[in-house]
Amino acid sequence: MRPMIHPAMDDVRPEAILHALSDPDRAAIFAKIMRAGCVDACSAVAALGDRIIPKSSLSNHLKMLRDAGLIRSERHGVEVRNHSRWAEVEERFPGLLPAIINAYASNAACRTPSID
Amino acid sequence: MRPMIHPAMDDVRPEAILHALSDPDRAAIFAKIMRAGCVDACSAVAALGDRIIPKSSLSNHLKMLRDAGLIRSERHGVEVRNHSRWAEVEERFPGLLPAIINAYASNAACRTPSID
DNA sequence: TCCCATAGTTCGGGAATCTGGAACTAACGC
DNA sequence: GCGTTAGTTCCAGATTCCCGAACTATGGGA
Repeated sequence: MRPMIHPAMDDVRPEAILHALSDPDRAAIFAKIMRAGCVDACSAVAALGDRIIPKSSLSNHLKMLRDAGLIRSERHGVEVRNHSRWAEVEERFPGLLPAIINAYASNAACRTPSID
Repeated sequence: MRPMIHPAMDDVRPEAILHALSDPDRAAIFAKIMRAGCVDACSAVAALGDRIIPKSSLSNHLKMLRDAGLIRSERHGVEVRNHSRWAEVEERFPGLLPAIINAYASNAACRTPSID
């Protein structure tokens, strides 16, 4: 198991963030991590409601969020805890994350909710 | 040549916008259209500096921006004019577009500029 | 210490998407 | 009609995504 890589904020690119959050599942997972402050992968999946998401897919989603600089993951015993890097990202790209989360939320408000 | 489809703003989804703008080329093209107010495809390509972008790719990029609800395209004689739907998108997802354009701009400020 | 359960990662291959050259089409001017 | 300009569509190769199966790491027990 390779060690997890977290990019320095200076290396974080807007296209990576947009791409990571352009998938509603990933956006929902990120929103959950963000709101909860810290979350392990198992409970992250709960963000998707009753849909079953394969754990390999979940692992990939979290890796994409990590590579995009959106979350920081560290192993604690048998589980991995995921923290959002909200403050750092917010400092580098002010307003970006709130606008995206907001857009999803306001979209969900008039449809089947994907971010609760 | 099929008629061009423009989604109603109510059907515009945040994931489509994020995906469309998660490509730096497309983001640069959109930024150019946005700033210029109205632009034909040929001059849109100028947004990418001296890089040569195949016209089939450019056509695809514009189609993705169109399908995402970001631009409106209409044929005027032999050329197609592209207008940004900024105001409509801004009303539906306040702050989203400015934050994204800003993120690219501030990223370009400390690297090779992709959006001038 | 060995075995098991838990929590996750990596591998691999089929599906879906992206890219760009070549061919095509629509509009205009002559 | 013919040529030119501006752009679209087609399609095949490259790339990326998805997810089941196999694997790895850690923490308990017995």
